[in-house]
Amino acid sequence: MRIGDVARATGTTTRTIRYYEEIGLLTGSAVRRAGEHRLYSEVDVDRVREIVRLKELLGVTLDELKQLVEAEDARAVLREEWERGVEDPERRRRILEEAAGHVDRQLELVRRRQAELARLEEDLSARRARNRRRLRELGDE
Amino acid sequence: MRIGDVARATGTTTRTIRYYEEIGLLTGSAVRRAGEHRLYSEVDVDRVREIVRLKELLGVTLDELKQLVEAEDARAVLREEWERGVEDPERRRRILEEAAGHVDRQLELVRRRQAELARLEEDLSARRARNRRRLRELGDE
DNA sequence: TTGCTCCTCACGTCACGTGAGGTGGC
DNA sequence: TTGCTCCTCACGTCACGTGAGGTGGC
Repeated sequence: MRIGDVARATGTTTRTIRYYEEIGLLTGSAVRRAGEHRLYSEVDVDRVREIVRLKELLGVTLDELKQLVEAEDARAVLREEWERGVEDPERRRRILEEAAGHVDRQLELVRRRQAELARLEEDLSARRARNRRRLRELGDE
Repeated sequence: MRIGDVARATGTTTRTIRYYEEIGLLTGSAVRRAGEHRLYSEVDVDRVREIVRLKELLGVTLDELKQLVEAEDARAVLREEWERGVEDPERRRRILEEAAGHVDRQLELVRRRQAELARLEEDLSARRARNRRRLRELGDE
């Protein structure tokens, strides 16, 4: 896939994807010489989707996302090691626990946002009801 | 209240409040000569809270918020007119309907965000469950 | 008088948007 | 060959952050 395909698939722009590469959030699978076209896989598409999602919905900065993505990459490397059967179970456990911590923190943020959105929804619904009532009153006169 | 009090009450910074004034989102109740301190009321605090809330939770730009706030201000003026009893009911109805439209659009955005957050929560919960299972498997060996 | 908070520039930053001018693949 | 998409600068923009230097109220 080329950069435009990824942009379309993720709902962003080519500029955004290039910027993510610029700050080290994305690598673009292959080695590439200056001027050559960037090439991407489905894995990259998923990664961009995940970045955009966490950024938009949870409001985390790209700097924070970089930390997180790097931690997940480390985890992926470990998992490969493990699948090849060369893994110390203690090290493996520590990685899994760390990953669990990441997920828990993200879930925390999700729930906080959900609570805030629920409150906003209530307030808006109340205003909506007031408006409807006033419109009915006008109609009855 | 002074600008620092408003910042503390709304969880933002004085710079943010000055910026909102700069782009015309906030007026700061009184007339003020250059160099004089800005003064605010509870109404201003509510306004800042509302702006921050819609910006953060719904991701609307300050430009869009300006349109919205201006529309609400127009509505407030109309309401005052109405309370003094000098109002054409047709004009009044149109204003109420417009306001209803605003609220409905905001509720739309709230619900879309809620749906996206629910999906994110599901995905994260699934990952959490997978992690726990793997940790248990490690413990059983 | 001493702190503290306020004021106005004004430059810096983050996360991109938007051309300008040029090259590469179907 | 003609479009289309890609490339690399590089400046612009939005929403503020962050001092610099100075003034105002308890």
